[in-house]
Amino acid sequence: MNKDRKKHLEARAKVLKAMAHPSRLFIIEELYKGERCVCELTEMIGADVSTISKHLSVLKQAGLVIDDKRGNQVFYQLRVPCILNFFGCVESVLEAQLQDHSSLLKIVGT
Amino acid sequence: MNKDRKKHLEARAKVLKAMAHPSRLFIIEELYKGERCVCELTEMIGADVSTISKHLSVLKQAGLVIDDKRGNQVFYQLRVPCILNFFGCVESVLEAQLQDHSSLLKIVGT
DNA sequence: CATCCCCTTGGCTACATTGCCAAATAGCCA
DNA sequence: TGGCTATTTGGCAATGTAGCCAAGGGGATG
Repeated sequence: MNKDRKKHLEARAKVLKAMAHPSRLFIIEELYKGERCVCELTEMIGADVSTISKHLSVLKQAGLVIDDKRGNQVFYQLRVPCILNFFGCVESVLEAQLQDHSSLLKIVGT
Repeated sequence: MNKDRKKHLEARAKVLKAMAHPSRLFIIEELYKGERCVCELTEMIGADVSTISKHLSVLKQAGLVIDDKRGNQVFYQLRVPCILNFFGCVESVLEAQLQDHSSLLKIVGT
């Protein structure tokens, strides 16, 4: 494996890693609907503000969101419009898992 | 956030997490071209066989690949055809990052 | 200026992940 | 059967991540 390919793989892995957390996925979905301030997201998720803030910083560092300070609030928005199609594929993985599960159940006989 | 949505987010995060590693991304790309046995992937990546085997087991558990034992070799293949489009979006995130970087350079003046 | 509010950062603990080596398993072939 | 190859599993050390509390910074408002 050459050096460039390795770097490229690492860059992509970093983006995926940033998305690979329930709260961060929630944030992405929520921001797809429109911009939200930290306090709104905190309210919806129900964790400590500092926790949410750190999640947002992960998303920002990965280039998935941008922030906009207005007054003493900070509003975040999705920077990449395609993220949601993106999930279509993840869904199909989940559906495939379900199919396997049901065929397993058939074999088992329940 | 209700219970069902939470479960759903966790399930998706799990799939993304499984993909979020350079070697595992490499494997996914390679399997997109066709099935490969563990020894081939090991050779290409250049890590210990046991490490590759564990990566494959992560991908399998996430429902991304299936394995097929033939003789004393185990061949893996991608189970979900859409994975590669999936990357189109990740690419656009990376490109957006580059743009920011170059506009930053403009401001700095180099 | 003092105070409140929103948000971020530092620090800590608990827990998860990675990658290697060594050992176990399973199929082939002589 | 015994040895050989391909793969998986257990175990360990190093490193990374998540979430909370406490403290800090910066803007608004009285």
